[in-house]
Amino acid sequence: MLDLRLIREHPEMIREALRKLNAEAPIDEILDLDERRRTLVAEVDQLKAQRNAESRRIAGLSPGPEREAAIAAMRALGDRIEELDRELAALEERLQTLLLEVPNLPDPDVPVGPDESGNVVVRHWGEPRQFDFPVKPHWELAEQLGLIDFERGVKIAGSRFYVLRGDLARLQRALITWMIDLHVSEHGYLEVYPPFLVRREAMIGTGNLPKFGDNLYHDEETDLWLIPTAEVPVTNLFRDEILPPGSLPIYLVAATPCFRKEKVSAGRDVRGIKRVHQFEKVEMVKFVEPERSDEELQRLVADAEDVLRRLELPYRVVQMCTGDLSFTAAKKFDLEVWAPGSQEWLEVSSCSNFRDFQARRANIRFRPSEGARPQFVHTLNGSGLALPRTLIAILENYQHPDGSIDIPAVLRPYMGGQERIGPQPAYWMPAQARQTREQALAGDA
RNA sequence: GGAAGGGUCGCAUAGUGGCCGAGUGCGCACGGCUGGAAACCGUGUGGGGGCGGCAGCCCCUCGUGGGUUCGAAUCCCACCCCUUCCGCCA
Repeated sequence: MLDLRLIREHPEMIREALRKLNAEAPIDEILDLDERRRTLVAEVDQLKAQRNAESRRIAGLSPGPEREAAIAAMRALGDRIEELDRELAALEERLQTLLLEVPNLPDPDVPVGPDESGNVVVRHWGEPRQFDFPVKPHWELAEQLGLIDFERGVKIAGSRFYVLRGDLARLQRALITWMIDLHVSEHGYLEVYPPFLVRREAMIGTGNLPKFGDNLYHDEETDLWLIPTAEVPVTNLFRDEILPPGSLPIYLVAATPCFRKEKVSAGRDVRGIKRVHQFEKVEMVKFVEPERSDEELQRLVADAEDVLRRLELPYRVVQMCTGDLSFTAAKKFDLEVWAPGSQEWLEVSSCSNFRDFQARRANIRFRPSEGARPQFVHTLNGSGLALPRTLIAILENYQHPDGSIDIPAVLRPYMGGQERIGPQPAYWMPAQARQTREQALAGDA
């Protein structure tokens, strides 16, 4: 949410920003509502002051004609106040609705562009590996080794659902644990485990509602919403709070499943696990003082990059242009890892500075010093990283001609020392193998 | 799921229609006292909004939203949350 005062005082600046964003917002109606609201507030406040004074006087009057007359007069005044209060409430609700649909302003240094074609590659890291054999996409590798059961995923839950099997399921678990450990022990984050279902207000706080409800799963009965990212519950941790002096910056990291309907992308990326309805993601969230948020964004990007470097996966950092910025971000960098099998750059992380946009919506403030007025914090977040696409990158970058996969060195301690992923066992064994296995297990016991 | 109790100014509490537009204690801040400190005394103490050049004035806020009333922390309704007991459950 933008500061209403900013819109009131610099409407041209806002309109200019909206043009750059390729977005529209009802600035004229907002200005009109704001003007009418302030006039109305002044009027109704004055009437209330009058009522308060008169009621106090009535309290001191003894029963009689004067008292009756005063009460009658106040009854009329009360009716008038109620009428104006209703008008005011309707007006404020409308104003609030409109304000919630105005996007954040881009930072002045964000490159201007119409859409993703205007994004800027900021830097590359690592050399794409050269293969002397035909490279396979991850869905072929996964199918061949029995690492992903696509058919049964679809049977259980429909398209864009999948089942990870054996070493790949374990690799995902290892990655999550390793990533969180890295962010906690080397980058200074505190791990949290938040709810995966949240109230409507939480979704409004991060900007997912009211505009983007069609990408969210929702339970009507309880009015709870499945999170599309840990950003939602973690950012809302401090909703309606005033953080005490000295509490910033706060760095939090959480691994959660993410649920997205992906209706707008129907038909896109249907092969493999690039775009799915349910996936795991490690998310970093920061609450910082406004003056520091630029610097904190750079550190956040670096923290996410560190994950890819240690996995030795070649990637590039892309800055979103104005036309490709998300609704809530003032500035955003994506990390894209090279997937040689799919022959494309995969977005595995998105790091944004929201400035006070989410803080205003969620009413997250801090006290700069003892006795000072509360101020809105700046919030930032970045993936560190999203799991399915990281798995894709590992499968495709670390593949051998026979389809087997090397496990990145940093993950081996989290995989019981295992170095390579080969064909996975079937769900059930042939009868003879089962017998042998059962005998062996009985022997161990 | 059932039953009961409860949400008051940082904390603890008082408060069943107008001396509560919120008292007291603690905490905190400033001042006094003191060589210094404790104790003591005094003053102040949240959030949001409107008007105003400033000083300041006014409105809202006793979980949230409605209602009754000239007037609501107090009465009524709905919702949210917490506690206890019972049931169920990993």
